[in-house]
Amino acid sequence: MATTPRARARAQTMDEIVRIGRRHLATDGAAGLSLRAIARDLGVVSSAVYRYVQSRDELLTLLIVEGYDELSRRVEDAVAEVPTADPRGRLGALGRAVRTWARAEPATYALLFGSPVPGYRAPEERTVAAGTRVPRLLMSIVSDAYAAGRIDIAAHHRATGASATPALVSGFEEVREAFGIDLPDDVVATGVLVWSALFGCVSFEVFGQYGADAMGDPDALFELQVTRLADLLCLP
Amino acid sequence: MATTPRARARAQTMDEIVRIGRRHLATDGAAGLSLRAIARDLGVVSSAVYRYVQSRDELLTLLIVEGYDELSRRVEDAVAEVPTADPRGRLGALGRAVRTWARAEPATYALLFGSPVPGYRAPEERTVAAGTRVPRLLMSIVSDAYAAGRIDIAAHHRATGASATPALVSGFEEVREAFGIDLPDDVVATGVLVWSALFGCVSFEVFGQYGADAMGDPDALFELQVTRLADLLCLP
DNA sequence: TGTACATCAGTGAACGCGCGTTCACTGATGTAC
DNA sequence: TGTACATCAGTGAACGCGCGTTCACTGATGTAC
Repeated sequence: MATTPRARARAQTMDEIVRIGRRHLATDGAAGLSLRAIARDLGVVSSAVYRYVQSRDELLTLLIVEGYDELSRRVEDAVAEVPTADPRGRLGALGRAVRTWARAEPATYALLFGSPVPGYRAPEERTVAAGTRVPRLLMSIVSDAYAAGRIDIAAHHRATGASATPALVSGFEEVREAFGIDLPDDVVATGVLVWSALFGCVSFEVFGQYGADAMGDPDALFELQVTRLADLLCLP
Repeated sequence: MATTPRARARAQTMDEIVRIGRRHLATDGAAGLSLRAIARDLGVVSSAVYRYVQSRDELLTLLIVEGYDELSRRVEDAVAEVPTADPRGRLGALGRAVRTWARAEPATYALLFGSPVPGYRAPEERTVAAGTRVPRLLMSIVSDAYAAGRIDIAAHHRATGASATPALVSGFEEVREAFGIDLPDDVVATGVLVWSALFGCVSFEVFGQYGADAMGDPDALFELQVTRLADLLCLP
């Protein structure tokens, strides 16, 4: 860490820009994110921000990557506290961590999982790695359970009505390869569904679709939902 | 319909404002919706729009209500084509109609189910009726199946681990009353989950979370997901 | 250790653009007698 | 059927505000000799 004072100051300012950006996200949304406003809060003339950030879009990318990383860290930490032998507990920990973070950071959550920002396209090479940590972890929970022979494959097959097309099967294969997991197609499919469903529940709550009081007891509702999703995966 | 020419012209202009508004939604998003831009497209001076719409926020409300109504109509029509005796088929029709509309109108879908618009609060008295038609229909599909004695309640109970709190139970009671349905708590809970999960799947696809190619075959993936969700509800 | 030069953070002015909303107004359309 | 008045759509100017981005610049911090 033999960084020069200048480099340290730079890193600090950079951090502050991102921090202020996140605050603005909360009040004005992604579309309202403004370098001029950030400069104002930073106590600096508007053009100065361009020393740190190439453009408004780059700041958005920074915020997205930061957001994914923060969420992923929380989720990974939460899951790590539950033994591998308890996949249902691990899925619950994952779900709860996602929800807790989403409620604490609704604006960043909305940036990651809400409406796309018009006119902005995330550069995949900077975004994908951060964005796949949570689904990868989810899949690995299931995969670990499967490897331990603890998933009732018969029940999975019984449930499946529609059959996967060749294109979809090769899509599942890509998932297996990308995540380094070994799961039958049926289970991959259910894993993907549980992933989508989990974020669907969190989005509905955070975005206010459940109405003002979220069915009277949002915590309990969520617990029920996670339980059902674990059932769907036949997790022990 | 003995409307005066003036009234007819007014209605027509009103329609066109909403139509143009929706087009702008697609290119600029809700946050970028601008009365001035609409006036420009309408071929009229900016202040003229205020003869038709009180403010930018009111236009947003109009677009939201229109959006919910359009989606609901499509969904209701699709479900009506499947006999009541086929709840699984009806749920599938509902899901497919939601997805089809969402893909055709991603911007309006994002307005309804994506990130909240910063600084805007939908007036509930104008929005709730339109917004509950789809969940009401979903619940009534399940309720009809239950009334016909075709839902395996034992399976539902077996699955349920977490138990509902009193607050949540009374939340479920409110749902029953609001929707005029008769379903045990467990089934209401699963119904709510299926509702959230369905929109979670659609949002992930429309908002691009599945990545560029959506697992290789988005249609097939969705069919699988709907099947699993019907399983979750133990629909015959 | 001391000097000369290069690097870099931040300034301030400018470009050209957009927005929501109000207000006094003109002229056409509708209505009551 | 004809006239007088009220209603309403649309105009144009204005208020006060915001934005992203570029550019030539000053002065402090770092580096090589």
